[in-house]
Formats: sequence, C-alpha cells, structure tokens
Amino acid sequence: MAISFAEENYLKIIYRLSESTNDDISTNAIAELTQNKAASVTDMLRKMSEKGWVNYQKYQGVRLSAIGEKIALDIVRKHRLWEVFLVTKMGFNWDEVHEIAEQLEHIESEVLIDKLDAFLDFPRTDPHGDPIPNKEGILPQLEYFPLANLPLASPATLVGVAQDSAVFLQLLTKLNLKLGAKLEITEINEFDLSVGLRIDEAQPVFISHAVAKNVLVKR
Amino acid sequence: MAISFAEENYLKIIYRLSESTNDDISTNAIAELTQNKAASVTDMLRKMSEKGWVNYQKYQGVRLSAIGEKIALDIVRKHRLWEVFLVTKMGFNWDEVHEIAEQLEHIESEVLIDKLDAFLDFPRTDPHGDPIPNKEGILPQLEYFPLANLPLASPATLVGVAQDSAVFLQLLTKLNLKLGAKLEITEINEFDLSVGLRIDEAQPVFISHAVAKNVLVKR
DNA sequence: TTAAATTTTTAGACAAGGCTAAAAATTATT
DNA sequence: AATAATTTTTAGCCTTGTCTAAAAATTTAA
Ligand SMILES: [Mn+2]
Ligand SMILES: [Mn+2]
Ligand SMILES: [Mn+2]
Ligand SMILES: [Mn+2]
Repeated sequence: MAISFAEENYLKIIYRLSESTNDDISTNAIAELTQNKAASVTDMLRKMSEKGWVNYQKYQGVRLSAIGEKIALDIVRKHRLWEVFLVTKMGFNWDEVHEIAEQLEHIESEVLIDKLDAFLDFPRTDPHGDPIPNKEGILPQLEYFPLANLPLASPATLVGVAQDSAVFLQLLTKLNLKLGAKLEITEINEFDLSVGLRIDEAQPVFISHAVAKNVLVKR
Repeated sequence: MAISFAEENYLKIIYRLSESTNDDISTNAIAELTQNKAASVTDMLRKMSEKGWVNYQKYQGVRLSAIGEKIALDIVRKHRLWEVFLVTKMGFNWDEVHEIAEQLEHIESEVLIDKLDAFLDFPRTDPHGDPIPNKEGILPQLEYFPLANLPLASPATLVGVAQDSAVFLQLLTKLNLKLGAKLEITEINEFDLSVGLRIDEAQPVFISHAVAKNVLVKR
C-alpha cells in the first residue's frame, strides 16, 4: 500500500506528539503542527484509521498502531540521517538543515538509506542530539541525553552537562542541580519551552529551555 | 510561483523530447513519457501555457518558453548531480540510480545543490556521460558522438550513453562496455548495420546498430 | 447541575491532477 | 477530392487533500 507525503507527515507528527505524553493525541494538537485546520485532520485520521495506521475513536483522540509507529520511525530515521549528511558532508550549520530534511525524509529507497547510514559511519544521533532509529525502528539507548528531551513525568538522573561555562555551572548550583540529582519534568510550557522541574522530590521549580538543553540526564 | 512535482516532470520531459528534434512536441509523445493519457496532457499543456512556461497552440504541439527551458535545465542539473552522488559517493552502479534521482531532482534548495556540486568536485557529466548544466543553465560543450558514426579502424573512447534504461546499461555491462573503454570498429555489416567492435584490445565482438547508436564515444 | 466555552466532527465546496468516452481536427490513403 | 485513419481536444467524472461554516460532543465554570 503506497503512502503519500501528506500521510507520512501526519504519522511523523503524531509520533512526535506521542514522545512527550502517554495520553491520546488531540485533533487540535495535530492541526497545529501540520498547519492544517482541525476539520482536515479529522478527515485524515478517519482515513488513516481505515488503513490501520492509527487507532482513532471520534472525540477521543488518536494513537499510532504498531504499523503506524514503524512507518513513523522509518521517516524519523531518514530525516535524522539526512540531517547528519547535511551537516557533516555538506557543511551546513545545525540550524539550517531541518527544512531540507523535511523534503529528503520522503525519498523512497531502503538501499539508499542503508548506504547513507554506512557513508555517515552509522551515527547514533543527529546534529541536534536526537537518537537515530535503526532499520528495525529501534532507538539506540543513549546513556545520556538533554533534559530538554526528557518526556513529562518520567524520572531521570542528572549525569552531566553539555556546556561548562562558569556562569552556567554557577546557575546550576544556585538551582540545587548537581550530579546524581533525581529529576522529573512536571510541566512543559509551549510558549518558551521552559519546564517545571522536580529536583530530589522537592517542590517543582522553573528552568529555561536553554538550561534544560545543556543538562544531561540518564533514565 | 510555486511549481509542483507534476509540472516539473512535464517540463523535464518536454525538454528531453526537444533535444532530439526542432519540431514542436506532440501531445502523444509527452503522454507516452509521462505515462499519462493524452487527454491529461492536453489539460496540463493548457495550464502550463497560462503560466508562461510553454508556447502551446491547440493541435499544433508545444515548445518550451525561455522560462520553461530554464526550469527544465534546473531539474536536469539536479537529476544529474544526484546521479553522480549516488554512483561516486554511495556506491551504486550506473544502472541503479535513475529512479532515485527522479525523486531527488525535486528537492528544493539552491544552496544544497551548490554545495553538492562542490562536494562532487564540479562534475561536467553524469554517470551516463550526459552533460550537467551549470546554475545558469548552460551545458558544457562535449565533443562526443554515437559509436554508430565512428569510421572503421579509428580508435575512440567510450564517454557516455544516449539512453539510461536499466536493460540497456546491464547489456553494456555484460559486454564489458564501460566508461573509458578503448573502442575500435573492425567490421560493419551492410545487412543489419551491426558492427564488429574491439574493446580494450580484446578479440572483437558483435553489437547491434541499436546498441551502437546509444553508445557515445570521443576520438 | 446547568450553562458557557471549547473542541471536534459533519456537510459541502474547491483545486490539482488524473481517467474514459465522445467529438473535432488533422493527416494519410485511395 | 473524398474518405479513412489517426491524433488531439472536450466533456464529464473521480480521488486526494485541503478549506469554511455549522452542528454536535465534551469539558469547564457558574
Ligand atoms: Mn529536523
Ligand atoms: Mn534533528
Ligand atoms: Mn537519469
Ligand atoms: Mn543520467
């Protein structure tokens, strides 16, 4: 069953939304990311449900089926491998590659992707630190990753920092963020991507996205 | 004015048909190459004429406008550069790259193509010997011609092919005819225009006129 | 526990890019 | 020059993926 660009984009976006929550994904959330109207999303969800790619109940939201998740992971794999290519081989900066990868992720050729993977030396993460799924759709278990990528309500341990400027490290100390601290994200603010963070079972505090990106955690 | 994949394909195919004739291009010829029905072609020609990409008169055939030709050359440039990439960097054979390049040629990013061009060391021809237009749409002047036009006992070098179907390229491989091969015609058979051909100083073999017409050589 | 606000779905429309069948124009053959 | 064959266009229909406006369901607030 052939899949269209539009369908691939919907699956990828549902996947992305699923990463940071366990709830079903809402029509409006999908509409916002696809840049379509909610009515259009409803229609596509009905069609993709027919095809068995998502489990969808009217008014109840949607989640990916096993097949849908595999398709989404294939697209994510392609997107991230192409991003590595663009940065390491073509000399783009990491902030310039996303839009081009949005196009390249739809190129259909399994053997091309395998060769690209080898050409890039089997990278485990893309230029933004995001993990690259293998052909089977399995994400490498990274021993550490940015706090900014930690899903809501999923406990982790602070194991490092991605930056060692004095001002940054002093701020961590002020926040009581030290190696070995038990962390849990309680809230993610759409507006500025700042997060509510519970540190060692205490009352949550707010930290900026800039800080969250530079704090490394392990599950 | 955004351009769709379908439109890009029509322009590219009209360009290709224009390469081997000075006449206007017929609806049926386009239908055959696009794999669409003539009625659909008529409709697209009318629309593309509106947009100023082709000059089209009902029943009289079509030809590219200056703008249309520039668009077509841009696509040809991308197609051929990606084919070089696939062969020289990804390790594909020359008969495996056309279908993938058909997809990659629609990726939209001028800067990506410029970087790719540099990454590949500014190739003048693709893996099939076809010239690669520069950004301005200018084709490098190559001095090759069909093997079928080579006189007896006059050494030449295989520098390209006039066709890149997989069956044809596979036949060449079987015959040990590859880019750079030293060729010399030892015999021409009046009856079917087949030729005796010495390849790299080996014992002569017979090849059909159809093959000889599609093999490009340089003195 | 109603009423109000919000979210989601339905209904109907539209553009792009295809198709088939029939009509019209062009070209080839007597 | 008339007829036959071929090519091209027109007319009408279809699917995909989008939209707006209105209706229905759900959630929030009074
Ligand atoms: Mn990206
Ligand atoms: Mn990325
Ligand atoms: Mn090609
Ligand atoms: Mn080629």
